[in-house]
Formats: sequence, C-alpha cells, structure tokens
Amino acid sequence: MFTIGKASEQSGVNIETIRYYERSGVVPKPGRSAGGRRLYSPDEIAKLRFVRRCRDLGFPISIIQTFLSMTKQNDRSCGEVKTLAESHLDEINAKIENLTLLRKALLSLSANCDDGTAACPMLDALMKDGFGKLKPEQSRP
Amino acid sequence: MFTIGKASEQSGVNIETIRYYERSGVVPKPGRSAGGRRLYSPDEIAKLRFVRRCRDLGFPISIIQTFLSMTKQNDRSCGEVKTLAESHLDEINAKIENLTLLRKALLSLSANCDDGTAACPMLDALMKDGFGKLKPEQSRP
DNA sequence: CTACTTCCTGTAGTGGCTACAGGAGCAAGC
DNA sequence: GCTTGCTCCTGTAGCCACTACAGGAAGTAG
Repeated sequence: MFTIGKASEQSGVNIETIRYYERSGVVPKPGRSAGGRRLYSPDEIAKLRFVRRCRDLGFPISIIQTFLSMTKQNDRSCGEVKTLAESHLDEINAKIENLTLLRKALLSLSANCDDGTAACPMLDALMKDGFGKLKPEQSRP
Repeated sequence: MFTIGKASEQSGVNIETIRYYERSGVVPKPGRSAGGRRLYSPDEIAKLRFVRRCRDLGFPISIIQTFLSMTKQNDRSCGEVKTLAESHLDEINAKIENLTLLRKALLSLSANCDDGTAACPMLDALMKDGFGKLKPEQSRP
C-alpha cells in the first residue's frame, strides 16, 4: 500500500489531480490509514496511470470513465473501444486540419509585417470589413 | 448606433460574450440609451469583430488586449505584432506536431481492436506498466 | 392595452485541473 | 521527549473563455 505521494510518483498523476479524480468519481475512494491518509494498492495506481495515459491521448474524462467501466465489466467491448478511439481520431484529424488552415491564415496575414512600420497590415486587415469567419481553433462548444 | 443584438450580428460575437468582454475589460464600456441599453458605434462593432477574428486565429485574450492597445496608440508596433504572431505560429506548429504523434499512437493502439474480443488490446496496453509518458495533447500548464 | 421580443443584472456552471490556507500526522535527529 | 521538517488532510477559490440561466425591465407591433 502506498501513500498519495508515492501513488502520484508511480502513476504520473499530480497529487491534487488524484484527489480531484476521487472527488469527481473518476476513480473510487481508496482506503485510509489509521491517521486518515489515503492508501493506494498497486491496482489502484495502475488505474490512475491508465487515466493519465488516456488523458495524454486527449480523451475526455467522460470517455475514460466509459473505458474504466468496460474494463470492470470485462465484457466484449473491444468494438466499442475501437469506435470511441476512431471518433476521437476523427476529432484529432479535424483539429490538425483546422490548425493547418490557421497557420496558413496567420502566415499570410503576418507576411507583410515589417519592423518600423506605423500601421500594421495584419491588424489593419483584421479590423476591416469583409474577410469572412474562420473556424475557431479550439472546439469550443 | 446599434443595440447589442445588432452588434452581435454584425460582429459575430455572441451577446453574452460581448457583455463578458465588457465585464473583463477587453473592450471599453459602450454608451447607454435612456432606458439603460448598450449602444454600439460602428467603430466599437469593428473592435468586437477584430477580437473575434483574433480569437478565431487562436490568440488568447491577453495578446488581443496587447493588439488593441497597439492600435489605440498607433505606434510603430508592427515588429512586435510580428513577434507575437510568430510565437503563436510556433505554438500552432507544436500543437500540430503533437497531434500528429498522438494520432500515430492512437492508430497503433487501436489497430488490434476487433469486434467480439473479450480483452481489448488497447485498454490492456494502457493498463500495463512500461510504455512511457506521452506529451499531453492540450498545452495544460 | 396587450403580447411579444429584446434587453438588463447577477450568479452559477462548464472542463480539467491548480493553488492556496490552515491545520494534523509522522519520521528522524538531538 | 521535543523539535524540525516533511507529507498529508480538508475546503475553498482561481484559471480560461465562455455559456446558461433566473427574474425583471424596456421597447415595439398590432
């Protein structure tokens, strides 16, 4: 059994984040020592590590919770995992595409910027009319 | 002079967001009608549109405020704009690179997923030890 | 005059954490 | 046994950039 500091080290999840995950029900509440400290089993640490890796892959917590409930049930949910992973891949691809467009726009906007000019052509262009709406960078709902 | 609804339409900024920008000092407080309604001049609407476009390009509000103060001062700040734009470009490029790595990881992880399997190789791999830390997808500080 | 729309303020919620404040437990050294 | 210093505890507030209400007032069309 490990205290939260060791669990954090081994899982790569920040201490505050571990407590946050517990509060919000992402991982179950661990046992406690006589003095009231959280104690984590290797399995619970593996679960934390799993969550971190999924977060690193960009999965939102809600999806990760689905993953966790799948591993608990141990049902034949691999197809569902693949579906979720593929739709996440679609999102990643969309983001890449979007960012590539953005880069293009920003490059052409800043191309005429040069030191010492009084009026900045980039800021000018952004102030002017016309020049339709770009897609926002982040997927803000 | 235009009410907030028209200003929203013309600038493409949500009504609630306009009020939020005012609250947080991104744009100055507009004048009011006798009945207490906000009234926007075309210039103020242009400023809102400018903010939206910068947001669409992925600039954070803090940078946009710098841009706005530059246009107000009308100083020879074009070099500074270029610097800010370039460092933002660097961030965009880093995100694209990161997402590309992510896509690769996710593709190879989900490659062996097939319908009807009891144990999902992707979830298995994520649960196991080893398999170092990926860079997180979003730049979370 | 009534019905409807737009607007107002203020507050709370979102996601996924992070950062404190103020206190308690615990191990090691003296 | 006592102090020092570390880790841990709870609870709350903050971050970003919004969004979503609730409850009311103002304006407009018929």
